[in-house]
Amino acid sequence: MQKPTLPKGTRDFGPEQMRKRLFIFDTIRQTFQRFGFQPLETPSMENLSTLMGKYGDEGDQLLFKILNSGDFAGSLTEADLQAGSKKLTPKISEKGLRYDLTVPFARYVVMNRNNLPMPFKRYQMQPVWRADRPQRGRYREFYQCDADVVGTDSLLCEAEIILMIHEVMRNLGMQHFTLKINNRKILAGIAEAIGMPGQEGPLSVAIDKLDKIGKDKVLDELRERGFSEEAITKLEPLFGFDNASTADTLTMLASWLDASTTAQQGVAELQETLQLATMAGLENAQIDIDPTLARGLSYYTGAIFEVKANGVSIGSISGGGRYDNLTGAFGMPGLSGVGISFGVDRIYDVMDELNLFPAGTGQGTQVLIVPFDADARGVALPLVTQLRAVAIPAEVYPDLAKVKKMLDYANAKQIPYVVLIGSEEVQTGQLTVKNMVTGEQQKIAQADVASFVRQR
RNA sequence: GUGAUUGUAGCUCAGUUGGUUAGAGCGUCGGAUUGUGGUUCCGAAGGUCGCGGGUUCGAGCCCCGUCUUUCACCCCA
Repeated sequence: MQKPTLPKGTRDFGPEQMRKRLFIFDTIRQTFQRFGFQPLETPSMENLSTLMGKYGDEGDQLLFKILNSGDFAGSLTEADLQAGSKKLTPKISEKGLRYDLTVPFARYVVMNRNNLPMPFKRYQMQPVWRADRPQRGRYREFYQCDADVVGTDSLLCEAEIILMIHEVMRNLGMQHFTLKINNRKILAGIAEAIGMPGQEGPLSVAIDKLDKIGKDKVLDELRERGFSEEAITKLEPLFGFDNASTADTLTMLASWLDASTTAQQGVAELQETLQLATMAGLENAQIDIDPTLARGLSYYTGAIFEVKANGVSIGSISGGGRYDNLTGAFGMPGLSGVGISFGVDRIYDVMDELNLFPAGTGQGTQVLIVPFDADARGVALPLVTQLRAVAIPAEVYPDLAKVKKMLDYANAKQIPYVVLIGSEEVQTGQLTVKNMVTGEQQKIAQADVASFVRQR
């Protein structure tokens, strides 16, 4: 018999991992709901026509495609096979697994445009798939938690995203993070300012790597991408933002890029966004205005966000931004939206590495009831029902096994309390409650077990 | 997609220049204890050495392919 294996880049999540993951999901969901976002789920698979072309060429390549059902090769000709995989794909596959949650959301909005209250705020927590090569913090199947608003271009939405990120991080117990913010309009303005208007794409790709490969290599890459020495010289101010405060950064950007109306607009947007966030009561902001922050997804047009955990070498744990025309691709132009996406799997990796999960995260069974014989069940079963009725997770050991075995079971499941019920307990009505951490045990009347366990 | 890297018991790892029957610790299961665990002692189970092919009298060890792991690039949560 062959040993079973998992597909590359996928994982099982055992009970212990799931408890921690649910802690993350619950924390994020609470915040999303508190900010007025409504839940949405969409299918795992979408038509390829919905997905293709939304994430750039690279993204198209990373889409998992689903082979057509039935005789998918039936009508293929020799010429089709010769034409290469790119031409062949649409003939044998018309569906794919979703790559993110934003594009399916845009599709949903367009299909339901007449029934949605605008602005429409939705959150969505589902897996996405990318045919990437797995690495640390990078999986082929992973969960995203998205919150998006469409139907308004108010910067209040950006401000609320900043508030939500701070709230989520703090509720998770991740105190040490950095929220990097930039604006695509500033990137466009930089391209203008150095005499390469419209070239913010290649520019972004290079300068985004600044903190990773350093200034010199960024400049080398720009030269390779056809940027002149003159342009590179004009870019010099970009490298002077390192330790500037938020306010100083904005001032410096405004004066450096004063010739570009686009850039001025970007700076003004950031300014107003921060102002609104402050007005809403944001304290101890962990914001870093970073003009080198780019982000790959091609549909962003305004603010862009990225969250990194400090002191861990895992990529960004959250990212997002404003997109002005995502629904345009589905025949509904002019609908602006802005959103944020939390990467649960990376958040998990960071919290696990830094030991940030609170002790007893998602504690399972609280009380194990151990009847020694069939008579004892007459006491055990009413008791377990009684505990469950007051929301104390409890279970009865199902077999009449040796006590040692049943206590081992409690240890294995880290159950803090065991109620032992033998003939003596049945007769007196005083049950033996054992604290599995301290080893202490005492007699307690059945009616008082719940409140005893509750106290701690 | 490009270039490296890894794989031996459930887990972490030994395994000599290629040489009989592949080992240890931890864990699991049973017992010492017919109403008391996390300590101790005794015992047992568990491996076609990732998979397929090749070289050799002989392969866990050498060669090729493949899958998997990890890492860099690309890109990204």
